[in-house]
Amino acid sequence: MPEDRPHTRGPVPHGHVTLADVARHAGVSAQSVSNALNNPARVAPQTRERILAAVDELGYLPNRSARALRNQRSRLIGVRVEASRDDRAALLLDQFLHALAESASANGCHLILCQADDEVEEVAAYRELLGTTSVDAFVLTGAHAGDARVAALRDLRVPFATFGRSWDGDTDLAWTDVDGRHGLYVATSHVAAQGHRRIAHVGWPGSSDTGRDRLAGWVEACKDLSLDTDLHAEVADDFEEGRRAAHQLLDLAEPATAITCASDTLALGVCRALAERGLRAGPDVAVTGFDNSPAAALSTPGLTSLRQPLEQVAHDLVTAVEALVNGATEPHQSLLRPELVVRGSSLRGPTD
Amino acid sequence: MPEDRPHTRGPVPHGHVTLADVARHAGVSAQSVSNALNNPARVAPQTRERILAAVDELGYLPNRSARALRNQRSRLIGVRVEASRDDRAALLLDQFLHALAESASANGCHLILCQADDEVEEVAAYRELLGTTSVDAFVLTGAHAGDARVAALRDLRVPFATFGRSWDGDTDLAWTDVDGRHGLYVATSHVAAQGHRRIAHVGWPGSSDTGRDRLAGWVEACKDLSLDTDLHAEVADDFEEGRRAAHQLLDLAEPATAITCASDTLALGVCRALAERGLRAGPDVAVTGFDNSPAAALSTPGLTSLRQPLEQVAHDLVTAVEALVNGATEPHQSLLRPELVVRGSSLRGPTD
DNA sequence: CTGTTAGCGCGTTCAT
DNA sequence: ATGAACGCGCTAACAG
Repeated sequence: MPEDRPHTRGPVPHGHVTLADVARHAGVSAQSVSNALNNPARVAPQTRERILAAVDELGYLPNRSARALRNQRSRLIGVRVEASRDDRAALLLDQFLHALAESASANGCHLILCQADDEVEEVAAYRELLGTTSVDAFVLTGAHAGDARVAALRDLRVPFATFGRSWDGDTDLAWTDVDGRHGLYVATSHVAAQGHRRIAHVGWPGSSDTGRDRLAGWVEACKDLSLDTDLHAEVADDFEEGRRAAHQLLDLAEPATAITCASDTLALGVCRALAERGLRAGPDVAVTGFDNSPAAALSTPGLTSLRQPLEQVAHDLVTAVEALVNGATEPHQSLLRPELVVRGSSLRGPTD
Repeated sequence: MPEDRPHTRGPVPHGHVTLADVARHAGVSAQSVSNALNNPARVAPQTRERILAAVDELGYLPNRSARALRNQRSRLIGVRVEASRDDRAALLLDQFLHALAESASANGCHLILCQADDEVEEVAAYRELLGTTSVDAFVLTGAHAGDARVAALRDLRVPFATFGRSWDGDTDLAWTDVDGRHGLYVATSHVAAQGHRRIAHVGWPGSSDTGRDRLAGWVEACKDLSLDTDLHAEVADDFEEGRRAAHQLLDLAEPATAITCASDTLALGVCRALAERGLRAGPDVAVTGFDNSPAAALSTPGLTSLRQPLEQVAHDLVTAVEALVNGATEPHQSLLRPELVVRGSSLRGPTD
């Protein structure tokens, strides 16, 4: 019960339980309460007991702002949310954010969002968040070669980790990524096991490292299977582009009978093209995507795709930034394997 | 350039520009700088000029923690992210969060995330965020009748607004919702305009207010068109349930030739059922969904659906909580109309 | 109109 | 082992 001293200067009281309230309740000084919580070794076991009991009884929760002000650490991790596009499958941002929030929470952290429509705005948003000291670290998504955001954050000397490699051979970067090469190797092998020999790949332009990586998995599998590696298209990650590319691959003298794609968006565009030609995805032409987006499970037939282990990605990223915040010098890096989710679009038999 | 006074007590300096730095630079007191920024009327125009110049020159950004500590306001809005389910279309959470972050940003606020897997956990998360005074207000999604979260937040006396009505006739609640009734009226009218007379509705159980609302729109349209209103199913929001319901509606003596659904998830399940019977969505049976999720645009044929105006929803919600934070007593409420996005699944002619 | 004082809640330093 | 002082950066209240 707060005392009834008259309030003169400073903000109006808000009625929350403070360290001082706990101290009064336990009959000790505020510092001892602080120690009992943050530095248990410095306080006698019995005193500690009593203090913790008081903490519990009063339902004390430390004030985040006061702590941040004092410690120069907010325990907040900044993340950007970008606009999703209608012509692309979900960014999986909701799944990723959920996983990230969960991992952060397990580390006593929270996520603070910033919004930006391009990478220049994004850096500005980071700068603002950092300048107001409301953030300890950042998690970036979609890192790429020559990423200006990486350079900017380095410049600002703030800890961060990226979902996606920088592909610079940058050993100083903390990152987690999904092994697209392995994923496409698995997907290609899978459709080959269904008896396909004319297996195509619809991927992203060579300027995309991730695209090149996924392409490499397809090439590797084709070579291991003694298949041609000429059947591939490089297009933007766009439904229409996927559709168009499929039509071309099916117009060939020896048309593709299976098409592996770098994304669900492209794969669903391919499925559209098949339908337009009266072909069935699965029995006639096998199709695989990447991401296992909600659309993959809900389309007809179901789209075979590669599930990204987002929970693990999130865990690794949070671990990585926490380590950096705590002064680690060796950055965490991890490459995780996606998991093939087989649905009707790649099966000869009756669709699921 | 900070002076080289020896540092004794307190945390180590972090090198950020503070109010005091600006004051020194401009040759005024810290208070005047604060006033120049927050209370311009209280400072002489010329002084203000000089101060703002110094702010600009030094790149001063106010420290969020210090401000929050002093003002008892963090300018942070709490939002829960929940796990998405594989058997449902995207929650649109990414689009919603982006829009919300943008609106918040326009109000000088940021979003802080908390994660919870059910509504009990959710309340606990809110309580924690509030107890650590790291939040000014909350935005809830999916409010429903007898919502325990609403009761809990009221109890905590924290401002909040909900996406979704409480359906209690609660005039004290700040909410924004999308008019599902209107949406289904429009969708039903649309398929009727395509010549359909046996129009069904696959919706949620009567226990769902939102489900009842959408159903009512279908009923209303049917009555206005003198159509039967017996063709409807009440099922959980699940792909398989939609599929099953469609089979039943198509097994009738006078089968449905059009099926309007309460969600894209259900509609895509319906499309699956059609494919299983060798029927084409569009030319044979018209199908409409709700949400305009990414899967709707990317499936084949494209799924006609109702787009929720999420940017406006986000704007209204932020406006509503800001008003409450600033002491408004009259809660903002707004009901927005969804927009029909027509694609191949509801058209007789060639699919788009 | 401007400067001084004081304190928001916490944790490190120092003294006991 | 515990307590007192001090300051993180900011702003309301007051005095000049």
